[in-house]
Amino acid sequence: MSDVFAALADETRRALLDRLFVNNGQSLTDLHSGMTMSRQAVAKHLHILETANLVTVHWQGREKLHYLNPVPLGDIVHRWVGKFEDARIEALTDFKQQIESASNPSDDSKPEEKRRA
Amino acid sequence: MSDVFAALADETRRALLDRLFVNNGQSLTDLHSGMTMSRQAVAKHLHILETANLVTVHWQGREKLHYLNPVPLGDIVHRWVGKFEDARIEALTDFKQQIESASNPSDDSKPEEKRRA
DNA sequence: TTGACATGTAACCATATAGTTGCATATATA
DNA sequence: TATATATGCAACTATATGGTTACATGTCAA
Repeated sequence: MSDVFAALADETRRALLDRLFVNNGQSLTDLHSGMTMSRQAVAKHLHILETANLVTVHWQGREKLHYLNPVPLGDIVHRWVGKFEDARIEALTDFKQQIESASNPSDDSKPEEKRRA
Repeated sequence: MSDVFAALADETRRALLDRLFVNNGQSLTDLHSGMTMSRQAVAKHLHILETANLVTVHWQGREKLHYLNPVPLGDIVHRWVGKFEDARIEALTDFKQQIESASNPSDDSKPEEKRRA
């Protein structure tokens, strides 16, 4: 679970997933083509995606083909986004009033900056 | 966007969000209570959550209250999970057949391990 | 069999990250 | 006004991370 967020935290890895969205089942060499970094660097990123279970691999002779695995993202949605959706509903009801009535209602700017002004 | 994934990649920050789910609008001292790390470390984590826009702050006197902001997670869902959902649908149709017909259909184990056995 | 191709492994380096401690500043209250 | 409380800022450290290069291994094809 935590591996999934860490895996998605890197721009290169998100780019690799994007390439697999466009063309699923590519080899390391395929995915490396057009990238500026070394092949080994790309391989490391793919291993991280593999460990996070976001990518499934399948050997075909000397080629290792990479496929997207949508399952971990679904898990995240259920574990995290659902909670945030609940929070959003809460936000639309009493949350704002809670804040606004907490102190000066017109004070919506960042107080750190305000206090130094 | 990338900040959001990076922010969620850390266990401590997810724990902080969890605490805000349970009890929204807590101060740094509140959130620090019961944690083993220093108050300053917690403050750094909260700043990261703030930068990623996952947490909104509101000063009340000398206390800085922290509130969840569900918006960035919603953005992620729309940008990423939707794509993964599409991939999932694709997976249920031709994806498996694609893999299974790619080489030996009975070879479903991880080939790295298989080759070393 | 030999050579080219695809990937893996290992050692190394620079920087980012997560934590620490010490001190400064702002606010509430006795 | 003193003093305690709540937070911020800065310097420092250890480790994680993302990248490199060099070389080894496994597979295909002439």
